[in-house]
This record gives sequence, C-alpha cells and structure tokens, in this order.
Amino acid sequence: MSKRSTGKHPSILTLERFLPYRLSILSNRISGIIAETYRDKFALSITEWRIMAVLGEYPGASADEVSAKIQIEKSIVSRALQKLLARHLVEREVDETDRRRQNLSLTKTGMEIYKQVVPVSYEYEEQLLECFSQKECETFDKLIDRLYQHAETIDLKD
Amino acid sequence: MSKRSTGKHPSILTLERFLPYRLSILSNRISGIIAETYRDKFALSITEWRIMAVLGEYPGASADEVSAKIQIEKSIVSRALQKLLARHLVEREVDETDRRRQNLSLTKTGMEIYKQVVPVSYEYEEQLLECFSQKECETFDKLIDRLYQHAETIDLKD
DNA sequence: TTAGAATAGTTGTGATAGCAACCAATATAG
DNA sequence: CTATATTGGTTGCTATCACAACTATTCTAA
Repeated sequence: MSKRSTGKHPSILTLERFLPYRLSILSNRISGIIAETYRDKFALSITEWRIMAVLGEYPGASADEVSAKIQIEKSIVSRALQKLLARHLVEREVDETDRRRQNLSLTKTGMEIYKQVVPVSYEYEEQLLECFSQKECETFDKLIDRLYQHAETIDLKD
Repeated sequence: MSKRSTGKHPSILTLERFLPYRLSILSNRISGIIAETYRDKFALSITEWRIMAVLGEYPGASADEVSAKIQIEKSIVSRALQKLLARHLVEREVDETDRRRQNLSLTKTGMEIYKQVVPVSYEYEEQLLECFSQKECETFDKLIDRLYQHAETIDLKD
C-alpha cells in the first residue's frame, strides 16, 4: 500500500522534463527534418522510404515481414505498397510455394532511387551525431537500446 | 565535390541501426504504452493530456501558447480543446484586455483528473528509468537535450 | 480426407495530423 | 484617422494511422 498523498513525486508535471514527451518531440524533430528531404527530393514519405530500405536490405521479403521489421501496421504497409507499386519502385510476384505470399523487391528504378537516398540518410545521421564525441555516441547507442529493451517489459498495472 | 561513389558510407542502409529510425520506434513504444493507460483509465489522448499538463503548469495560457509549448499545430490543439471543453475538463474566458485571446484553465473536474494522471505519469517515467543508473540517467538527459538543440540547427543543403 | 485454425494480404471506417484558407480583433505605419 | 499587417483562433481538405472485418490460401489434427 503506497502512501500516495505523501508520495515522492511533485504534484505538478513539468512536461518539458518528462521523458516520454521529450523523446517524442526529439523524434519528431529529427524525423521531420529528413522527412522534408525525402519528400522534396524523392517524393517519398517516411513509411514509403522505410519499406524501400527494408527491401534494399532484404530483397524478396513479404509485406508481412516488412510490416514486422518496421513495426508498422500491415494495413498501412499495404496501402503504402500500392503507391510504390504504382510508381514502379517496387515489384512483387506471388510465391509459388505459398500463393498467399508475395515476394517484394525494388525495381531497377526503385534501386536507383534507393542508391540516392542511402547516402543522404547517412550524411544526415552523421550531421546529427556531430554534437557527440565518439564515446558519447557509443554511450547514447547503448542507452537507447537498453531503454528500448526495457520498455518492452513494462506493464502498467491498474 | 564529394567522391560519392567511393564515399565513406555503406551502400546499404541498415534501418535498425539508423538513428532517426531508432528514436522513432523508441518514442512510439514509450508513448504507446502510456497512451493506453491514459485512454483506458482517463479517456484522454496523448494530445489532450499534454494540453491539460500545460494548463496544470500554466493556468490561464492561451491556445496559441499551449500550441507552442507542446509543439503541436494550433488546429489540432483547437480541435482537442473542443473535446476538453465539451467534457468540462477545461474552461476558457475571453481576455478582456485582448478579445482575440481566450484564457484557458482546468475546471475543478479537470483538476481532479489532472491530479490522478500526474502520479501515474511519474511512476511510469520512474519505471522506464529503472534500467539506468543514476549516473546514466544524467548522461542520457544531457545527451538528449544536446541532440535536440543540435538538430534544430541542421539544415540539409539543396 | 476434411473441418477448423492460422496466415498473407486488402479494404472499410473513424480518429488524428498537417496545411492552408479564413474570420475577427488588435497593432502599426503613413 | 485609416489602410495594412499581424495575431488568436476555427474550419475545410487531404493524407495517414489504428483497428477490425474480410477474402483467399495453407496448415493441422481428427
């Protein structure tokens, strides 16, 4: 039984210091900056680009695998794929050993775009990390991964 | 003139190690977990809760100030406010010295909800940070803030 | 075998986000 | 003053997301 009324927390929440909030606006800012570039230079949304990135790494993946990889609802992946297919950046063929499944891959054009986007992405990441020393990079890396792992185990009891 | 073809970056992007992506899924996971609680226990969306949090800290703030604080489009704030007003969690009155402006504040009911949500939020934050030592907390804090500051200065050329 | 569960993918619906256009009140510059 | 710009806020439109229902195929177990 916790003594809520005499608890250890302040009675007012300082949003600017609240970790979930800070991570959210940090992520929004960082994604937002590069989203603009993807949109202006390649006419790709973040989701579309992520799909292409997975297919660049794992040609032949299925929509379901892509969905799991990038942690985006399969319905959203499905609709984003429709656009990529329409633009002939991605192609698919029914897997003959399992006809529910469709193997996805970048088309030639898709691959050309991919090869242009990859260095832009890396350069952006590099610019971001300029504000950290080598050691800080490693630390940050480690802490992010640890937090991510840990968050998965949290279940807010009611 | 950069030698792109012999550049220092790999020609394939490993999405799982790409910082913007990792921050995005980390933030989604962390916000997602608590969003569920806000929704189930208080019937509040993240945005609605953030608005209430600002009003808890700064009673009398205007919609514009709230919008700036939580970095959310004023149109979205406007619509979220309509719901909070309808539920009588927030009230507003026209500022008589500037009749464009409406001063917002939590109602009595709103304040009761607020007082329930605050400790839940702090407890969640505490659980999250369990995976860090005191020292790591401070480091993480510092690095996040630095990265956030730095990201603002980045302008992707062309 | 074959009925039922599981899996891959699509589609419908409602909520939310982002942008721009807009209205009303106020501030400002000639 | 008064025309113009600025500011606070709402609304319309479109895109995107989340969740659930649905179709089609394959797997499983009696």
